[in-house]
Amino acid sequence: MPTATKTVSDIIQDNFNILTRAERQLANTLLENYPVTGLKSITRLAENADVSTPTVVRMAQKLGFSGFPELQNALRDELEATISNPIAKHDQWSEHAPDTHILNRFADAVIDNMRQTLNQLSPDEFDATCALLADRKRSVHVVGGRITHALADYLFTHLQVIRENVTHLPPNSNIWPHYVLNMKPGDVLVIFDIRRYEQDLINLADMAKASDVTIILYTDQWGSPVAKSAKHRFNIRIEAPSAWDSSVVTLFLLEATIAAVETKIWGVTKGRMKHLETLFDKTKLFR
Amino acid sequence: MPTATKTVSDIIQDNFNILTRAERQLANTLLENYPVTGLKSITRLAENADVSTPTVVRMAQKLGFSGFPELQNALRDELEATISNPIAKHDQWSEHAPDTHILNRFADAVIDNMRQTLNQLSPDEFDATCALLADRKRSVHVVGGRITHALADYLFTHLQVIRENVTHLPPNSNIWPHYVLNMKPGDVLVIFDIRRYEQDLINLADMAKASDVTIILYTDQWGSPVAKSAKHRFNIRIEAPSAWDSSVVTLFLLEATIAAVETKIWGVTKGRMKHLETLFDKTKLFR
DNA sequence: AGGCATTTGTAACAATAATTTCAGAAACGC
DNA sequence: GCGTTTCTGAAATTATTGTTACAAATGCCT
Repeated sequence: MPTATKTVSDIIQDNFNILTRAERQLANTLLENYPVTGLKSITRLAENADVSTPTVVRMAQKLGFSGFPELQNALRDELEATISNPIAKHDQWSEHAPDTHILNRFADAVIDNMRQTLNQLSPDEFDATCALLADRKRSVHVVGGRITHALADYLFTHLQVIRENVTHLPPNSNIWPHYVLNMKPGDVLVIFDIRRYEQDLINLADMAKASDVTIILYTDQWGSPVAKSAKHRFNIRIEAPSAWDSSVVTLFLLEATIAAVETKIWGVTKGRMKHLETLFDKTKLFR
Repeated sequence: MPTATKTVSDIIQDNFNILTRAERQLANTLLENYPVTGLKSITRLAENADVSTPTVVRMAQKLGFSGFPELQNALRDELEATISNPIAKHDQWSEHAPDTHILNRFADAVIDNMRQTLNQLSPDEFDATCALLADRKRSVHVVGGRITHALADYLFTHLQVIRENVTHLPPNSNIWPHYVLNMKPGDVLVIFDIRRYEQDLINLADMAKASDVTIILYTDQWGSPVAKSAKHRFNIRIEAPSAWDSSVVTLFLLEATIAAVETKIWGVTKGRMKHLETLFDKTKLFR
């Protein structure tokens, strides 16, 4: 429960808008290991945040303190109040919300999903998948269903920067055959199929398999029928206190995959990202 | 050097019998309001204990520290260990992979992001946001940037089922003004703007604000400039061991929001979902 | 592109903290 | 009670912290 007086953390939150770049950097460092980092000397704090000591002083004053020592005193007072009250321990995700609040319930569910998913996931399969996606001789095609469309889009957006020859199949399944036409043997097709499974995706997988395309499937714990055509399959826990399933763990897996692939072919990716930067710069000029 | 596992409190207790009168007085003051008193300056600590500063130094050295600052560092380290959330310290996520594997490193980062984000997030703001999105008198508009486009899409897909009058602004910012034209005062505009912040989104926010549209902003820990036009702002931690930022926590927040909104207007949503089912059935017939 | 405002760090300075020295006070033994 | 040892704090000294002034850098707006 929030105390009557504002905590330093609250004050930082409230005034975050009026903070400058360096000050925000500092504010984040402060909040990161709250409040321990703020109890060090101004010099150490500035070092930790990678800003200068005057920045610390200026922010303290901006936040309404006379200087850094006064801010630090406030931190100590807070700490004292917190510690003397052992019930307020950190066993909740959002301390400010009751543990029945949807935020806390959802957080519990997501962590549970993550544990279970990772525990039964085979790192070898993960690594094999990354190797496939990093293989530049193979084109990569990505497709999702009604809900998973956004996930497919996310993977596509990133892969597209990392390497060449990546395509995103459009939502409209009528024209998917046109895309299959362009798939070469050895190509990779990433399919997202979470319940309720979509017949169109099954048909697509069949077609692709017939063209000797390697299929990677992201599905839920019950397993989409696409699995029978897939070379690699990830069963992700998706339960959530909601009428819908959670895509958080799926996104997590995607991001980890993206990170692994980019590391594998960093030489290529680095060049592409640099090139992309210059393209952005040019676009700016046009404006 | 004291053992890593022993706390300063332990050390004091172990050595209490070799302490002198003034030192014992000091030790008791230290333990009385542990560890806050010990985190002040040596002068204040001495004052509190009614001893001289040299006594403090001598005791620190007697206890095996090189001086007072070293003792204080030990206190801070302890505090850090005590305070850090036990939920975050999961030894290994995927037992089958080494803890240096990207899966485990990424999981650590994501959980850390989640913990930090939730700790700083105001449940009131969260609830207020949900109330806005659940208010059927207001139309809802959703827009994302280059990377966050997929997130906007995800939110849109779900909101669209939950309630009527939801639109997703297209990626092409040229025609955004056309959409602003359709926004009525009181409408809600959800903006995703993660670094690097996009100028077009700032312009859009300005335009929308001028039309009395309420803006909800999802941004990162550094804060998009859109914040100045936004009514509600969520600063999400996005750091990941990758060349890109992580969207996992953002997605988590979205899903929790979706769950909350759907609960709020379940009467409406339930009917819409049922209707949707029958529509799907009909589509099937067409095939 | 260039002028203006804002932001940021370097460096000098002031303030405070931490340590050391030393002399007086307390405790102890005989 | 007196010498010896141990303890303690005042004061001096040194080290470090915290603040201020200023100039370079950055970003923004014609």
